[in-house]
Amino acid sequence: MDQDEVFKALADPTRRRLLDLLCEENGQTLRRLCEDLDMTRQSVTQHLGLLEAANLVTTTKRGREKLHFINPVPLQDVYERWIRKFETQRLSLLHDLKIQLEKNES
Amino acid sequence: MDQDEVFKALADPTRRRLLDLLCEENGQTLRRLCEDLDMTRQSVTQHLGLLEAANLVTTTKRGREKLHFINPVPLQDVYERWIRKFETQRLSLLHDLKIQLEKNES
DNA sequence: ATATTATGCAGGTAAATGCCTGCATGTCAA
DNA sequence: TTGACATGCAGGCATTTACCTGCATAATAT
Repeated sequence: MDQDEVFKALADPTRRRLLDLLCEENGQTLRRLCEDLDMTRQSVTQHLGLLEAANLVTTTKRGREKLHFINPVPLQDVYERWIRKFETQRLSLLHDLKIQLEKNES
Repeated sequence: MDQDEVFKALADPTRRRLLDLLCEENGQTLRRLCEDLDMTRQSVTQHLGLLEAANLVTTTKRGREKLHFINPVPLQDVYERWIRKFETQRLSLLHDLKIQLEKNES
């Protein structure tokens, strides 16, 4: 599980949009997802490819269609590694900031 | 508060490293941060600039030095908007996935 | 069988990114 | 005051990125 790929995948607004769309309705086809995104199908394919590489999306084929499903696990991992870490220190970090800003005013 | 800038800022490993360094010791100078990063001071400045633009880092000048402080608030916002959303649906999303994978095996 | 539909794959391009070098400015200390 | 130190600013360059067009392949429907 490569955190870097997850962050890279989340860095693009189109890809975050795709995750949102899949969250509204999981298991959509490529064509279906394209309808909500103002760009060519090929571009959407590339974005979905990155999401899949980051393991944020899993796919299955149903006949000639490709279904896309969200995998929420990597997001959870990001939370554990990144958000929680700063969350637990949130108050002390904000305290450092406050002290410094007060020094500046004086 | 622009979520896009926050995600873009987090997308680079060097910038995540900088946040980690500041988490270990808040309020470090530019020169100090450079010692732990194998690149020129100017490059580090650029990275810190993006972190500052995303409001993840706040700076103050102390004489000729520039001090850097983490601001944990944007990370919290990202959590609220992105992680929690998928977390609450985590089980049902994984359920969708499981069902689909089972269909494929048969 | 053939037309239609859904997707895959291979370049091509303009802009963004991440790194660098070189020089300028401002602050401290001897 | 002058040399050393900390940072700022401008520009250049190679790579990556996010789009696109054009064509190929595979599955369904008539």
